[in-house]
Amino acid sequence: MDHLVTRVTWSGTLSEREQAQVRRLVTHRRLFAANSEIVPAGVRIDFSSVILSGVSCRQKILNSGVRQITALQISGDFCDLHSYMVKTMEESVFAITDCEVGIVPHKEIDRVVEQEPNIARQLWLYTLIDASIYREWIVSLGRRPVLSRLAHLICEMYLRLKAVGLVNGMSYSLPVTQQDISDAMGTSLVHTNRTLARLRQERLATFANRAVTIHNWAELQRVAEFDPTYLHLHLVE
Amino acid sequence: MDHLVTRVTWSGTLSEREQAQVRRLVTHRRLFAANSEIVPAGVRIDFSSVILSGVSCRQKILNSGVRQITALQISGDFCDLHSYMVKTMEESVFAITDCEVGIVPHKEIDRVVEQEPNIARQLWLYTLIDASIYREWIVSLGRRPVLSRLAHLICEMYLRLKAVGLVNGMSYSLPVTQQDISDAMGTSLVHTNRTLARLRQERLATFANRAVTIHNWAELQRVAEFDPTYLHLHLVE
DNA sequence: CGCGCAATTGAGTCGACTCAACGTTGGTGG
DNA sequence: CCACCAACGTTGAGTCGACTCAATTGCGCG
Repeated sequence: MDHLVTRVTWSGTLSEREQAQVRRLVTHRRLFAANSEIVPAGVRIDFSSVILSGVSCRQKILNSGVRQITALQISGDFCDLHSYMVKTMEESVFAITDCEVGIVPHKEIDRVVEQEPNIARQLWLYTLIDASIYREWIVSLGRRPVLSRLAHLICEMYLRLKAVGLVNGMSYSLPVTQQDISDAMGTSLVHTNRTLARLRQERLATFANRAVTIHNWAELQRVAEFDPTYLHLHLVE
Repeated sequence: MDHLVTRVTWSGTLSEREQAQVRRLVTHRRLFAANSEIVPAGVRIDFSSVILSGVSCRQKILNSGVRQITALQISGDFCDLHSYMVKTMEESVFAITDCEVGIVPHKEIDRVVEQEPNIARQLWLYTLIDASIYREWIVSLGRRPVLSRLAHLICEMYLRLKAVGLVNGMSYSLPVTQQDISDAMGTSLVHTNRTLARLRQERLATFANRAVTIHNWAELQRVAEFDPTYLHLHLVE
């Protein structure tokens, strides 16, 4: 739960009272099994969801059956804060692992936004940082070679997980399959596998047993052309 | 100028008074020549920019020299509304054609956001729709075949331009080069050229003389798997 | 122990890329 | 008014990367 507060206050500060208000947004919790849909596409909803534990993604499946993941979500992340204003989701939110999810009714957000301008700004900022990550993914998908693209994802997830306290030294748990990574990076499974092998051989990073270990952080960032500014984490390094 | 109001009220309504407030956000105007930088990357700024005429883009240039366009901007579009909260831009805003740009000081936005909750919501919504477009681009870049990707862009620009009244029947001016299109779609110039030729041969759409003509709207949308929901245009068709 | 899912590896194909040349067009200055 | 230039668009040829198909290995769990 406190991951949510940490996440919402990533780049800014909230008073104790305001933090309590953020916690109060979550009125109850639900459990979702791996490979289940947390939020279906195309239906009107009146609440947003927050990942309290586990990994989920936003995804779209095309007619040909291929899948594109547009966002990976970890503890503290809103799955669909934008549904607060937009109401219908065009993409579905999908539980990659078992997930504990916090339910945030839109009327709670309404209340907080009206009463707490600071939190309102912070929530707006939250969605802007989300957008910033999307733009960086567009750059990755469009122009980064696949090795660099994977390196970039590994760098990004390292900092995002670190920000909520979920890394151990230079390792972190990333309980997704290589197929999931492929669907995020727009590559084939086989190619992802071979490129992960290259990252390992070049002693940059290893993805094994659903966990990432970074061997050479400086070089990994260089290969990825990773500039963490876009995450707007004021607290890390 | 009224394109801005039209654009901000895309999916919602504002009273006459509120519309006037939106107009008042623009304190003055500047002209930018084609191929000049409207907003440089990496500097702190205290104003946002709005395209009043012309076409601009948000772009990032990697060390290898390749360019990725993350957004195409037309009349009425904010170039960098998010800089209001985030202050530094990681990408630059670039004038593709000569552009007339409206300057919106952040303190003006502050004032309006404090006094006009309706407009504040509308501006937040604006950034959320932007994000929605980013997600759709991620899907395009990641998983749509290039023919479908181009078709999707043509569909999107058609509706966006139509929303601000800049289409003539099934044609619209799109004063960009094939290189610009390539840098938006993550493809090579040669491949873009050949794929545009295929779109023409298959009588779906023609891009020539900096203008697009759609020959078969239904089929074009089918090829693109285009679902306009993500644009959240409540007014079109 | 064996089933099933995930990861890995090999082989062959095709798409997308680069390099390079040529055509076209619009603007500019003699 | 025309010749030239530069930028953009088009086309051909050859290469390489990324894909698919398919088979095998590794591993966690019932």
